[in-house]
Amino acid sequence: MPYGNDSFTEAIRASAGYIKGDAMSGIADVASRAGVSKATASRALTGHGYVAPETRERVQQAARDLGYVASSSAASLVTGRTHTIALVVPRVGRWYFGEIIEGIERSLMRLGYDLTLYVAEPDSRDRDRLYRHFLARKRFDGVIAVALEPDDSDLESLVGFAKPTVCIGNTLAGIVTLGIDNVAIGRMITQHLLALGHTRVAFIGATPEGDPPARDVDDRQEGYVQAMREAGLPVTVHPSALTITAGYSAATSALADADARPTAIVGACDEVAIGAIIAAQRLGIAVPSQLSAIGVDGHDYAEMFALTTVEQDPCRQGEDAVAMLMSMMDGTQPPERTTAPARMVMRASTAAPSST
Amino acid sequence: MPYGNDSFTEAIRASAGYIKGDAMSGIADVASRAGVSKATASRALTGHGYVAPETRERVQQAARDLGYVASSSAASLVTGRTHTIALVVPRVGRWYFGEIIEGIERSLMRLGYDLTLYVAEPDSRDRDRLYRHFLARKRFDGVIAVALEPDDSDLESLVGFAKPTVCIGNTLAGIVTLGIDNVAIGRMITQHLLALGHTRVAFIGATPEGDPPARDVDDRQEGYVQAMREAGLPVTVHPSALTITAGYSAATSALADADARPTAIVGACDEVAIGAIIAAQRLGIAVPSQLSAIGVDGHDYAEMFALTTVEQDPCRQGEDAVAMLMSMMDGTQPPERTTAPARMVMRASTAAPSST
DNA sequence: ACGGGCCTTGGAACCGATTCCATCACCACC
DNA sequence: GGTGGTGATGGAATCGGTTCCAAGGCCCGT
Repeated sequence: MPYGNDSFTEAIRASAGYIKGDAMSGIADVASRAGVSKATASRALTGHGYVAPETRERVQQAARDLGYVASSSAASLVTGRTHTIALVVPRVGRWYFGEIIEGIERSLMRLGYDLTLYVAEPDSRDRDRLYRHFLARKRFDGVIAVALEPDDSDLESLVGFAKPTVCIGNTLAGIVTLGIDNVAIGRMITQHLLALGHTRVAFIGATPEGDPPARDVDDRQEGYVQAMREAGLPVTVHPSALTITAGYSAATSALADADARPTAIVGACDEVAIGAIIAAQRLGIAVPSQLSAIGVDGHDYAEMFALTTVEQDPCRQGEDAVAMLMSMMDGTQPPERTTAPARMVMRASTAAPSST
Repeated sequence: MPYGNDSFTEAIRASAGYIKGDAMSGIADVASRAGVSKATASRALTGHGYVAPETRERVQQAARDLGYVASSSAASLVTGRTHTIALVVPRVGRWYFGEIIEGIERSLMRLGYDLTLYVAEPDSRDRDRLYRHFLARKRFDGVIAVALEPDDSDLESLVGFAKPTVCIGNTLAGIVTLGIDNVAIGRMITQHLLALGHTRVAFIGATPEGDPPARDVDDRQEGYVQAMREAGLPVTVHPSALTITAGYSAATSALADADARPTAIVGACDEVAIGAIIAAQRLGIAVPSQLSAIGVDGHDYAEMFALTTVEQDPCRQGEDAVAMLMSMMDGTQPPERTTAPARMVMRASTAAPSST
């Protein structure tokens, strides 16, 4: 007696305080409304297995009528798929991370996937909780990690999850990785300055003592060092966090000694380079005639400060990472290392040094 | 014969490619290892119901030995709780949103909750998908929405989800809201400039034609307008997006006309005010002697630009929103409207107008 | 000594989907 | 006409927990 049963259920729900009974209907309700079994209703709605076109339409209509929304807990329980991607970032504030997040989110939304966000500084005490508790729950079908610096045990658990994993921004052995070639870019921008005739070129943005390591900027620094060594020039690096403010402070002190002042500055990223430009302005040092500055990233603000830089597209990288993840879930293994495109954009912050 | 059964399962798993059988153990495995029933194991692990202390310890040890991690799909299916909070933001790039996200994330991580992030511009075509598809799945126990501008049908579905909801940044009838008093702040900063003797005060950062509305800055503008009207002074508003770059452009044109140039500028937010300061510098207009600028937010960069502003703490607001959500889930209804603290910070970007 | 309340535990139902398997109809091909 | 393959469907098992309920043991008050 399906009808009797229905109205009984309805009554219970009404007494439980539900305004619209249909707000809570399950697949059984859809099935009975469409006059089919749960099995057929499921097939009709998920698209798996055989269903007569006419039946499928009837089921879908019933689902629409009832405002049916499948319980994803129930579905996940049996399929093992959560339609969720976990994203691990060290911070959200920096432009680079923000762009990546937006790119990933946009792609996932298009695919019907949810994004769970985990923010964890590489060395924070939250990191342990992240690996042992949050990620261990495996409430995701895949992981995207940005600028990840896991220790050995973290890496072990990451691999142990046995879920598709893509890392953006730095290379990790055994994990699919996507990012620009930071060493090469560090060399390129340094060589650009050297080609202009600079000999006193300082690098600003080395990871400060005690800060968590950041492979991407460390690699850029490495490229800078390589280029300077090859040219037989002295290396000067100044530590700085990766913000305009920090870059400003670091540059202010780097430029303080008027005698040994560098004629060009390599910023670990655009924020730092912009901070340096502002510092120079305040010190009355003209850019680029007295000081050249170059950055890396293609930050939104670079154009406004006429900053010569190497542009990358982190938003696009996020989208690509999602695409790679999806292909991995389909069983296609992408290459372990993909180099994202980057191109140098010349602006007015770099020029030949003035003949002092 | 539990043992025979176990080894059989183990064999299947091994053949299926699992390296460690314990990586996949369920509560039944834990129970049998501890020599108790599933029911007792569940009670011991969740902490609900009576369990002898000694038994609890034994079960927990067994769980540890096996590396047991409960399936949250299974748990959600029966309890209806997902231990997930949904966060809806219009963007992640802006400082304000980034801070909120970090505050929320930090709180949730402490509570063992996951955060699913949805990025949706108020007017984007993704918005419909967001409400009808993503939020409708209700894979969350509560929602935090930042600067939400829902239309009527959106609002209806939001309420229809019948989940605790907290909105940060703007007031929505019938929804618990947390945020600074933007109208009052708009008035306050304008009156600060007026008290200094300014009479030509322009507002920069009105929502550009065709852009999605942003209640928070609109309210600040309203406060500005009120203050100016009350003082009998003419109102001048310039549209601008809420970035340094956009503020720079808007200010550059606002300051172009040397004759009717404002002596003070109210920025809709700090980014805009900073853009205006940079524009003034480039135009050779001294700050604050020839132009005062004031902002709202307490942006990381404000101090560096010596910007007088009204500081708020969005990170803290995120944490508070989480706390409110938790109390709502416990059945305690917080006040519908909570005003977050904000305080004016005097710096060197504001001064009395020069006697021209 | 007995009834009642509090711990403690196990068995079984249940949450709401998906999917395996069996069944049946139908068409085609030899 | 028999056989085999394909399409369509329903019944029942299953995923992995949580929770209801019944039952037993124990202590206490009377």
